[in-house]
Amino acid sequence: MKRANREDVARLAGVSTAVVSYVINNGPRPVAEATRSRVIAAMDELRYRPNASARALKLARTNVIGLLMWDITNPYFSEMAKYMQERAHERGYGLMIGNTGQDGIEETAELHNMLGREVDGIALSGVRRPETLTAIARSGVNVISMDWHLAAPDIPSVGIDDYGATREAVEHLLWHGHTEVGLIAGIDDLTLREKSWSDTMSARCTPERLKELTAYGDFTRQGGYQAAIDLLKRPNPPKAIFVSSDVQAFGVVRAVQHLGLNIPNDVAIISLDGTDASAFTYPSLTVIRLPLDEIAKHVVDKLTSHGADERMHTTFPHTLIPRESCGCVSPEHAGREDVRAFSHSQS
Amino acid sequence: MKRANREDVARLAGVSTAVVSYVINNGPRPVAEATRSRVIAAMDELRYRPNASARALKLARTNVIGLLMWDITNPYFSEMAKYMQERAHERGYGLMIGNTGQDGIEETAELHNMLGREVDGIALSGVRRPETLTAIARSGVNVISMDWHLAAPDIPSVGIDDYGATREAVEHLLWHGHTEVGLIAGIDDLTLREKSWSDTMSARCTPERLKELTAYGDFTRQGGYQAAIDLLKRPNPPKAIFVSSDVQAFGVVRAVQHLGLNIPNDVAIISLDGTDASAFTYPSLTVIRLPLDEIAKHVVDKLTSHGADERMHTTFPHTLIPRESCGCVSPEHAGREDVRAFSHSQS
DNA sequence: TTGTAAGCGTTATCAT
DNA sequence: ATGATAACGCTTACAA
Repeated sequence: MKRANREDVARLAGVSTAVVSYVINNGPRPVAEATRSRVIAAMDELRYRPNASARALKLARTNVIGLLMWDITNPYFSEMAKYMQERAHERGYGLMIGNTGQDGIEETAELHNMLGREVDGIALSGVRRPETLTAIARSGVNVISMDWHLAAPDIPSVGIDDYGATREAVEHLLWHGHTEVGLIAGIDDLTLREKSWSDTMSARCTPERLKELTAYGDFTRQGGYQAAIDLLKRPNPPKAIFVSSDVQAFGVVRAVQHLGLNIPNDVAIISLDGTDASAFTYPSLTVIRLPLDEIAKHVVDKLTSHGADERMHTTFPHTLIPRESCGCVSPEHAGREDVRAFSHSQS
Repeated sequence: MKRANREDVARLAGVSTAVVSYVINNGPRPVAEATRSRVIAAMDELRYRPNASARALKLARTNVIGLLMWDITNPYFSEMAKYMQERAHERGYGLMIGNTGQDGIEETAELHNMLGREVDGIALSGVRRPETLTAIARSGVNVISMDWHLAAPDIPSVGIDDYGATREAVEHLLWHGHTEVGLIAGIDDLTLREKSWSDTMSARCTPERLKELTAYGDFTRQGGYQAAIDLLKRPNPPKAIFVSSDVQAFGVVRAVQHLGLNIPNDVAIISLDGTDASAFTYPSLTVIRLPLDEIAKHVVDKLTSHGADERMHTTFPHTLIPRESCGCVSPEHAGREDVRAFSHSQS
């Protein structure tokens, strides 16, 4: 049975195709109530569904947006994707995903893939290759970056105060009495977090020591695991570690335990992201939580509202959530951990 | 600067629009080498990109497929999504995602969302509402189910041998010397796994005891956590548990530890899924691993090849991966766990 | 080997 | 309040 189109509906309802359009779109012209209901009845009877491709062709708009990221398997991204999908749905949009891989090797390919599908906008997270940026610029597509407000001030962006959040995290560990805080960072990104750590620590360490306190891994559990093993097997390892992302921290927790060390007594850990999953390691992770839901909403809104929001960059607030891995909450307090924001001034 | 269309390219290259099409699509008619290069040059110069909407309208095909699932945040789904996206990309397709929520409340809405976007096919995972099935049937869209081969034999499906896998998992725990194995299951799904557990255990338990050994939670870390707390706080709790999904098992591990119990000595755990994340709990999870990558490929291929593959149902093999949570591998063997398939006959 | 032109299902402008 | 119709950019049968 052939699918009905607008003309079939019009014929059955005894109206013109234009009227069918007016009914479907509630405009741009008014339709008499009687006519409207005849049209609706006809649509029902024929199981009519408007053809999105035709509509997209006519309107030069697909009502689909894309999310380009490293790896949907990373809880940070999957939570972001979930919130974005929900918001997109609310606003009548669909969400396409593209994984660029840890090394960003698929970055350009995925970008072109999305551009070729005529998405109305693209959110970029963890995207960095210069080729990608120039490709974006010349494509003229609607874009928002979730990373580099700094590198490309002409491109709209969102983010958090990476520098401040990192300092806060490091200082929280110092507040616990640690004199040195190690760093586990991504291979070649999030340099602002690395810089903030280094600035905060350089008051207490020599530059050589800073190097000894740093290990790199990619943004996977495995990457965090290996970086932690590397770091902790060195001669004089730190007893507290700032991990630049939750996924990595999952690997770090596992590594510390594998080495037979105790968290937080032998090694205290804090990480930055605050995904839902971070509450379910054991011990649970003390984190700086990013408001992923808020960020996702903002990103989708920005991409789907034709430039109504003028701001080029929006910064979202972060929150320290003290849990077990730093020593704030003891593992004995099963299920009683306090998930409210932590404030140093109160202590 | 207006975007170039096929006519602009044709004009610049001094050919007809048809020839431009022939060049782009490598057919259906041959093009002289010289002409082809002129066309290509013109496309470059104008930064021409074919309009996917127009193409979709003409061909009645969007080259986009959809994945409808509960929650992309569940590692099982996010890993599946990743593999599917990769395969789709290889085959020139895009992947749209839709989250239906734990209760499936958004199921119909998301389905219509995808249908309205004219996706060429939809993969359903964790979808079960009867309304959804009838909506699918009448829409005539290309579909593949990743759950219910049984309930709707007229719809193509993939899966694993849930019954056999569960039996294997339970028997593995029994082989470890346990006499009773508890069950943590999803609220109203995966009944085949529940049935298999019940069949396997009923030789050793009374029906009343079977009830005492069962707890339900939704497919989240939190759901597993609460179900485990519930189960383990009962008078005579099991010392071994079969968990019907990895996500739930993450919560179970956390719950057991919170109760101050040791894994695997006080409580042994095995779960079914075998996501990458399952190797990073502490202790690591012994799992029945599903070949997500293979399944994803198959699903995408089936959805993107116009009915070339005749099979209505394909079953994929599963593999028992012995790790720490059952006692096969001791936590001391840091990084030395054997990830090959486990065979009881060898022991 | 290349050109012409019809048609895919919409939307929206111009009539009526 | 409604109808007729020209576009939107592409593919492809048919002509040359």
